[in-house]
Amino acid sequence: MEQSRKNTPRTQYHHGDLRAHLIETVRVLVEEKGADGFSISEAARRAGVSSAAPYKHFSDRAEIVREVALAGIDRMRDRMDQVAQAASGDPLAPVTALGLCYADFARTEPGVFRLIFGLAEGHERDAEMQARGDGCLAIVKREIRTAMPEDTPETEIERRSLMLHMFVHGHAFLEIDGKHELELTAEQEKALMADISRRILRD
Amino acid sequence: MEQSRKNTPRTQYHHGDLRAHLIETVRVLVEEKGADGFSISEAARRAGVSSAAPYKHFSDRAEIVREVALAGIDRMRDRMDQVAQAASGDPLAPVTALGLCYADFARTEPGVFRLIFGLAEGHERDAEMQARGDGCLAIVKREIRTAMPEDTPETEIERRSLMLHMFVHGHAFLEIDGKHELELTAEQEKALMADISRRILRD
DNA sequence: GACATATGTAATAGCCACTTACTTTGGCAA
DNA sequence: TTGCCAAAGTAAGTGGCTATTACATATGTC
Repeated sequence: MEQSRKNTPRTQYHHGDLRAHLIETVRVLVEEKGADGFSISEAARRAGVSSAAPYKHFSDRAEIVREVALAGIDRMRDRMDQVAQAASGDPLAPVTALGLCYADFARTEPGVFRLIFGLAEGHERDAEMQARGDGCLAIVKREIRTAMPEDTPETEIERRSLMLHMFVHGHAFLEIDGKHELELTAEQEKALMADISRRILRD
Repeated sequence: MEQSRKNTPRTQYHHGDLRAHLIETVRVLVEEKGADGFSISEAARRAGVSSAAPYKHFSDRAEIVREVALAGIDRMRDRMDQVAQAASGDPLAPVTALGLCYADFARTEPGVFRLIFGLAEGHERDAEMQARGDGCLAIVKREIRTAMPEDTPETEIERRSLMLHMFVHGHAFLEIDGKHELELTAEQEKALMADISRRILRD
């Protein structure tokens, strides 16, 4: 069927799959203008529907944005799973790879990254959001457990995971906000991440 | 004189010091509703002036927000200077204190903290903003240099500063965005910060 | 004391989120 | 096949926002 081509005025009264189409359109807009910079009206315009149409599928602006964030978390978790599986060699390799993956996601999708973390306030009370985020953290904890001595207590695993998360999170945000004093090459970034992983995981 | 009491309708045609009053009002609003959640209209209403009045003092919304951010950076630098001076004992103490100070500022003024870092896009091309930010980083570098061996090359000082900044920045954001898995007591936070400072500064 | 300038107001344009009342369409039961 | 209902669209309107314009009023200076 596929009757909803982008930016071409619809010939059919019904769109076909406006809901999914809007989520994708908003994802693009979030990258272009930021989570608070775009308008639902504009998303509707791009999708070729009236400005009231989105409200047949979402209760309000926040709900659309939430869907975009949730989809973003899923993409992030998938990529983290991938790189953790793929990394090999050094026992620290998966941990380093996860850190780089985090920063890489932020660079690739800065708008969605900002959306996932903070900004859209009220996320802290969103159980679904929280649960999907925990899915990502679980991957990190799994790899950190593997990289540390077997008898390491769970609380210590969590403490190290937290440290690592703090670090990569700060790195990612400083990077996309252009607040890094010195620009890092890919090589330097990799070395830095390996260095910090070692510092955080060793005794 | 002081003819501009909050929330009381003015009796005088002229406000007295609307510019400063607006900056303070907006600072409060930024904390209440976030940088993108408040309106200039509302600030004007709270200041007891018409919605057009602010535009006699600021060219647009972004300019007011920028002033609030700049004032925030100044407050932050002052506090960092203070705690760095006050810290004593351990040679790492000032570094740890700076880290805690950073997180503390974020907790005390989360709205302004978010404003300073990212969010309000375009900051990366704002030389004044950049310069004042560098003032803060200079304090960190000064303390890190003091805490490390005398023959440490400048590039290495910068690398360690960057690491520390990444860490505390991530910590601060995860905290105010409620994304920390485990809540830390003040004691635990202090211990964590001391631990990470040691890990980052040692060989 | 006059008047230029700074600082205020009211009214307005254009955009936005969201609602309401109405219209079109697709799918399903008879 | 037809008839009808629910799903999914539209147009028009409300009230709020940013920012501008034309106008009003104070302030300080000569």
